[in-house]
Amino acid sequence: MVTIRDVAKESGFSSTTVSIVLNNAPLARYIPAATKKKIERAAQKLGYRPNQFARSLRSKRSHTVGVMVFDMTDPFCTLILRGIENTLYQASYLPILTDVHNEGSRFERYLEMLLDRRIEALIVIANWVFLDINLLGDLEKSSIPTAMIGCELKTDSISSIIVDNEVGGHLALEHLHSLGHRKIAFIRGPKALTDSSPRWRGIRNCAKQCDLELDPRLIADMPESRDPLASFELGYKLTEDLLRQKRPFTAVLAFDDMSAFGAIRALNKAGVRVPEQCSVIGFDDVSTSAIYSPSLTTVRQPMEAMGTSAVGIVVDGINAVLEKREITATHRKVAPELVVRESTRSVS
Amino acid sequence: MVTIRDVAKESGFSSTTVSIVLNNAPLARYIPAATKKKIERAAQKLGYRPNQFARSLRSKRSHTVGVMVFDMTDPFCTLILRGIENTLYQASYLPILTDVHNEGSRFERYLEMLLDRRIEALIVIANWVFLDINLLGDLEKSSIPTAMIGCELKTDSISSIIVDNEVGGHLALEHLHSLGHRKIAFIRGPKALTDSSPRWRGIRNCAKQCDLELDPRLIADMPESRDPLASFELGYKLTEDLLRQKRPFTAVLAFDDMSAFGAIRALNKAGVRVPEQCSVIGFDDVSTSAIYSPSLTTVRQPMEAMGTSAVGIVVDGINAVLEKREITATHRKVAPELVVRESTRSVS
DNA sequence: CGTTGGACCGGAAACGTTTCCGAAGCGTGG
DNA sequence: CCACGCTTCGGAAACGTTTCCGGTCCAACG
Repeated sequence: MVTIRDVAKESGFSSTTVSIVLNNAPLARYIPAATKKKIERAAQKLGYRPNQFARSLRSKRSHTVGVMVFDMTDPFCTLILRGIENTLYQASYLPILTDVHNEGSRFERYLEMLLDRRIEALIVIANWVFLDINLLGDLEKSSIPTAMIGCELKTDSISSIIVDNEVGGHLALEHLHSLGHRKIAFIRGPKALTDSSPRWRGIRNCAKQCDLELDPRLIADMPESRDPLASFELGYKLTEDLLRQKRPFTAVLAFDDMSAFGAIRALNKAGVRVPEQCSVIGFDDVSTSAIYSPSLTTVRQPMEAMGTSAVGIVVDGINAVLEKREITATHRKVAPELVVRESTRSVS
Repeated sequence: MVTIRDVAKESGFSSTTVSIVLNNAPLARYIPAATKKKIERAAQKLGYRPNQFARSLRSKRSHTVGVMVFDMTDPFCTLILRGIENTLYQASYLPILTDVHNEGSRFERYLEMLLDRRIEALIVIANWVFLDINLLGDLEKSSIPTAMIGCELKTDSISSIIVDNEVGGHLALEHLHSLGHRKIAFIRGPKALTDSSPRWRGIRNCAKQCDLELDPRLIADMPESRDPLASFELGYKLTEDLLRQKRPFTAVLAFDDMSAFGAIRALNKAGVRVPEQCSVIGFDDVSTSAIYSPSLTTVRQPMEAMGTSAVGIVVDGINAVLEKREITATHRKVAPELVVRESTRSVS
């Protein structure tokens, strides 16, 4: 292993100077170009690679950020992860990925491990999580820049990035209404999910605006459930229930894409063709939506952008603590976007 | 920040003893229980957490393994990642996740970054990659335990885990044949993919065994393409082409699930009902397959197990280098499994 | 000509561990 | 009673950086 002292010896300068030159430290202003050249050549020749352990020990920096996911298998995650990874790459940070599997104990253990590694920031993808109050406490006292994606937060110590669920709900219903649908069935999200209520509020707003009456018998509620696959099952089951009622409807507005897929499956099974006889709209725009048969009309969450945004926030945070400025949480609410595909059609 | 010396002072022993006790080093045999108790209590009281930087610098260990993915958005990845993460967690390693985006330059840069971090092992998920020969060279000279998932390898410096594509292909055709299908269309994978040819070999073997003649006019070839979404598009397009030929077929055996979805979409669009009029079988069993409409019959790759297996191999490798034993690559070929769902049906 | 300040560089401390080496104490067998 | 081996512990040297603090030159300025 070749150390900085080897480079010093080879180049004829001290390790101090070598360090300054190779890191382009402020003092490098005073180093003449000739010296720099020599040192760089020596480093090059010996194939010198600084030891990150020593560097970190001395500088107290890890150039690493923790990424904590509540459930990797949720398709909601992957695009966010891509956004995070890509932006971190540009900023020369490396992500440590941890999957909490929706277990509190695992959360605690991972959080400790990450803090022990002196991660410089933390990004939490809190999709589909029924967050526990004391977990948040653990997070708050960690005192490193933290951003949470997909979960509304009131704290001013943790930043958050969420989609604007209210306008999303509005968008979805508005689309169905504009296609002429009046008898619409709804699959509402679980109460415990922070997304559910604003999304529903948007729907109600839009209904009022359109003078549309919502039939309470056509509103189904998803019970709490732990994983995204369950969401599919629930969409299926609830749609079956709705069909059994024999109350006619020409469209289903599902809580998310997964439940929308479940709904489509149930409709197909019952001999109802989508979209010819019944339209279906989802929420999220997970990657499956584009390739489904029929492809799914949905309200897209700009997931990659949300990941990028989260990294932006925490990197700012890192710089803030480096410059000893006060770090202040920011709460961003990004705009959703209607993506019209095959699963919705104007009512015949 | 509380250091080991603080604990030493508090407990009344030297930092040497504290270190030995807290790490349960071999020498801890000689430390009486009373001493241990005192030290542990002191550490507890002060809330001592060892500085990983210093620890790593001294012990030359990072307890970190690099995970390199060629394309995160490929649904093939997520379950593998889950398996990797979970097994690493149990072994108390933390993964650094990098996504190469199928770019050579990114591969090189990330590899350097990972090696600089002194990762103790590397796992590469090489789905859908057209591997470059010189990239492999870089990997080989890295001299840390390395496992590659999803890409057959001959080297004996890099381990590999792949599914047995040949028996997989066999399984798929056998299933269709047993359902009575005789006129079968095939979508073959791109030549450059290492999976393609063994999978096809399995199909041919099965055909011979069943005395089934393969109609060359019903065999479509996927051109090279870079991303998994393209696979869907190609499945769609090639199936359209097949249909245009007006040569009747009652089943499609697709290269993978993505192209199978494309095929289903094309069939639906052409008014052909799946599975009533035409069966479709895929390969992989990505998470979408179970929720598709109709749900997809496919040949499953045990992805989570493959991730687990990869971790097992490299962790053994790590232990081997720790004990200065020779590390020797192992090449594992895991058995695929036929998953029968709705998209295939016996020919009427 | 003395002083000042900027350019250029090096010595050595510090970061917090782990571990090598050796010392002291004590029982025990010869 | 001596030597030896086991238990129990501490001093101090690493590990490889970064950076504080200072030194030496030399030009310029009053």
